[in-house]
Amino acid sequence: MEVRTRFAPSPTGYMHLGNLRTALYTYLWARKNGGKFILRIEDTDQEREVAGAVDVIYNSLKIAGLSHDEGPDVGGPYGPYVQSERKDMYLPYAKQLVESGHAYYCFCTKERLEEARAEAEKKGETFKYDKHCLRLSKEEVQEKLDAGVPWVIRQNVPTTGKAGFDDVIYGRVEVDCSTLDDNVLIKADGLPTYNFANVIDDHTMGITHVMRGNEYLSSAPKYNLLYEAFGWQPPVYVHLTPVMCRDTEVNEQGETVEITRKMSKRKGDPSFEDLLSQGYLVEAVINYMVLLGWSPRGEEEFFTLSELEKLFDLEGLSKSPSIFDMQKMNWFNAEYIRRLTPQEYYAHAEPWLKKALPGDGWDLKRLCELLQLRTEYFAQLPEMVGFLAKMPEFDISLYANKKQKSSVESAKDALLKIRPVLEGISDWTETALHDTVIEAIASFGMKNGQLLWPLRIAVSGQANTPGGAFEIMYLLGREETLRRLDGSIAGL
RNA sequence: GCCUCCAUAGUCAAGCGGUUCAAGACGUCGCCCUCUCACGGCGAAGACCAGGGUUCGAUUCCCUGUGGAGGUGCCA
Repeated sequence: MEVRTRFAPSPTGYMHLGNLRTALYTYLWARKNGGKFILRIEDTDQEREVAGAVDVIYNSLKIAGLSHDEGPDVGGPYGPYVQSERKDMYLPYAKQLVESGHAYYCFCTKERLEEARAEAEKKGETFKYDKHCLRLSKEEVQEKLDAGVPWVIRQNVPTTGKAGFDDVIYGRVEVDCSTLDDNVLIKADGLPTYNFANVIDDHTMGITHVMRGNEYLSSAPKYNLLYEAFGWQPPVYVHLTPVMCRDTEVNEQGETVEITRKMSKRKGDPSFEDLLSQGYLVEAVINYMVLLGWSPRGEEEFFTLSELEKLFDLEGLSKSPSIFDMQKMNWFNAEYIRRLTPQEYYAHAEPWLKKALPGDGWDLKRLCELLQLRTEYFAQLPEMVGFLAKMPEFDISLYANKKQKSSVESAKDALLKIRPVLEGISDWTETALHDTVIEAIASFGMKNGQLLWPLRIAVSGQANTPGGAFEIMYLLGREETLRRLDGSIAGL
């Protein structure tokens, strides 16, 4: 049987990294099996609609390279692929369940339910709907329907026995039916709840493998009850762990405590789009995300999407939540940046550098060569090169460096000595600078570091720079180098 | 509170009863390279949540506790 998987996000306006990973795994499993990857938009919650949010989903998937075979934008034989456009499909199925006794109309007001919920909470109990409306006779139901009393349809969960399902990752999961609530299947607005829409959509779309977040693990037994009620074959379930992050929180005692929580855009955690706009490479993000919760069980950890399409399996999926580690993300990104060709690097870096370095007198190509090995993500470039545009204020204690045998005094001496040598260089190239200065250092009877360290400080104003004194002086140009040198000497 | 799930170093993780008193990667630390940083090279520290079982033998199986996550919505 052909494998059909689906990614079914709600349009929230951005792509959570956790969602991206779910999409990735879902996509990979379809590709691995030569099956179909379907995109379905779950927008049954009208109150949370976000304009343009669906486009964000299309766009993110496209950028990530996760092409879907069926979906709202590309069509397919099982459309429509947007739940709000399928809204008329659900009610007949719900009615079928009402007929067979697996569901029933409920006319209870929200007020009544809220009261009952509050009361249950007060007693420390889990709220369960009391099947109040199940007692209504067929005629009574019809009467209320005819009278236009607002209604919902609820699942009629057995009060005894067990419900369960099989999960690829977790194995058999079983619960007592007595702990299950009669969930709403069709809401008062006529739209299905997620619980119901999912079952109907997955079945009618021929989905064979349901891969989704762990948050559905405890409601999955109820979904299976629905499959049974319809006499349908349930899909293969694969519940994926959430992507977490570390944070601190102030507890009730007013203490700051470490916590782990789900990644959340609202709390400032980056979305896929955020990472991209900070200059993270798509391939690096994908590579890191795929390993966050899945192990290829080998030593290799660099994979392209097409390699993953062959390699991915369900056995390597982990059972416990994983914490998103920005440091490893950065490392992966830096690795991918290092593997870029100089041309590719330049293309990525140029906009950031242009922003930080006004004017066109800069040898950006050379600068890129210096920067490539030092870049973790492109957004950090402006700060790294800012000193080229404007000489920073600095404390003269920077000249002191024990290892380089440099002190404030020796620095002054060194700078005064090298000043005329530099001024005499007309061919302002790195090679000429290097050869002339190195020769001069030898003639002074100094150590390289003793002169080069203060020289670099004098023209850059900072302890760390991308490149050494020669590279910095070359980039600044003759005039600016001498100007900075004079300024720094004057400051001593 | 109740229900479900999970539990190997700071993090991601390998392991699937016995050449493992436990791989690899990130991070951390040290050394080398070196005019700084970065890259690169070499090396180090660092873990099987606890207590009971089962077994000749348990990180691996079972139970209990503890900790964590998720659910408990006319959200998904």
